[in-house]
Amino acid sequence: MGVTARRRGPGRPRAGEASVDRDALLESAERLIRREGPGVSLESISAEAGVTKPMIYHHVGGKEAVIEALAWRLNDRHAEASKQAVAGVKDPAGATRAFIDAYLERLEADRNLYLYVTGGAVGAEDPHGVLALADQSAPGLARLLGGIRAASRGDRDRDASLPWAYGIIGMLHFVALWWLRDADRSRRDLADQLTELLWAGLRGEG
Amino acid sequence: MGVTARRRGPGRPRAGEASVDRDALLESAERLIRREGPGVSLESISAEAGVTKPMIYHHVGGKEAVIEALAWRLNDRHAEASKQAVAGVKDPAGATRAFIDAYLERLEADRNLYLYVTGGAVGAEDPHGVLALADQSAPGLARLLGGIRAASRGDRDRDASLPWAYGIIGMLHFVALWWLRDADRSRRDLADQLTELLWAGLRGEG
DNA sequence: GAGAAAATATACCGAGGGTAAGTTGTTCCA
DNA sequence: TGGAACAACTTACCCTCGGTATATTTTCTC
Repeated sequence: MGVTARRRGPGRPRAGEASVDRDALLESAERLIRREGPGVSLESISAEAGVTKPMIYHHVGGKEAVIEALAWRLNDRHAEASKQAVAGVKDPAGATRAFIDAYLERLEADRNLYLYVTGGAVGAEDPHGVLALADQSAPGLARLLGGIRAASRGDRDRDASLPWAYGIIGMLHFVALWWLRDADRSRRDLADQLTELLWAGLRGEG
Repeated sequence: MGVTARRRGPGRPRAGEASVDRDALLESAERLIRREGPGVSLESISAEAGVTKPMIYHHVGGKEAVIEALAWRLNDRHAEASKQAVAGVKDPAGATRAFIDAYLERLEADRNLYLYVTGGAVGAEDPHGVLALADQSAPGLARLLGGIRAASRGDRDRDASLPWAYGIIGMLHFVALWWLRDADRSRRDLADQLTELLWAGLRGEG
């Protein structure tokens, strides 16, 4: 430091070298949220980046925009982790298990960030916050489910895959929140139990 | 009116006849939320009851307490509706379908209240708001699931029923939020699709 | 150089949750 | 019967936070 982070204060920068940009702000946001928890304010986020609040509005947008942007980043990593976890697992039941376990694992690692993204911006007419992450990961998951369904059911009523995707995400989300709070069992056990429900359904191993 | 709601302003009431009590406040809260949406403030809630904000703190507690209290009321009605819907349905698959459909039906009826209860009080360290309803309905659902599991699996690893309960609630919750927002299919269809997922699981009709 | 443009800071607003202190009428006890 | 204690309620306030209008400083362009 001292080399990269010079130039504080106003003034037009020299040919395309601003002191902060969108990415730097999001990076700071993420760092601060990880460190301080999901309750951080926009003001503190901007301070973490060494600038003031209006910069967030300038470079990113309102709080909702921050949440959405962080959700994208989180979702990217999350999707990548899922892909790697599932890759190489041949049987679909095992893949389901791997997918769930990867979800829980990422969740532990990204706890605060996850809570920030899924918790923020509510109370308003539409619950944008809670669905921010879901909206981003649901289409991909739905495509995956479409494949499974097509394989096992011969391609009929494919339009169930979107509600299924939201349902699965919601299921994982709630269980995860509950687990993070009460934490009364190992991740292994929880993943096993969820796999059982999700793979075999309430009917059981029939 | 004019008979019941007299006595505005300070002054000790005559032998146990306060102008508002906890129930009256919660009733007002519910009425206002239904009418105005989930974005109402505590101040407006107290105004709806004809008193001022500190009364809410006196009789109920903070915002979280209001949410929790409303969640209880909502959950009671919800549980009752579920019970009636499932009663008389013999086959467990049909019961699952009836349960899901009842959930969606109540949700449409209690839309604003539901959003208030599940949306409020976030950002804090622990996501109390989102889980308020879930925490109340999960134990009951878990007991029910314990029965199903015991029947179909011979009573082993019963402690999966609690995560299953949270999972199912989360699944219904997310699908419901998505459905309320995008509403692109009938409740019938959605209930069918969710039943398929929940009853048969990803494995399918095997 | 003069003026436009870009990046930033200062200072403010309004809403909302939460609380401290004061006011008004009732009850209870000497 | 005259307080003191008390209960219900209001007024007035604080703090935080998201959001924005305006001023300021520097560089770029002509």
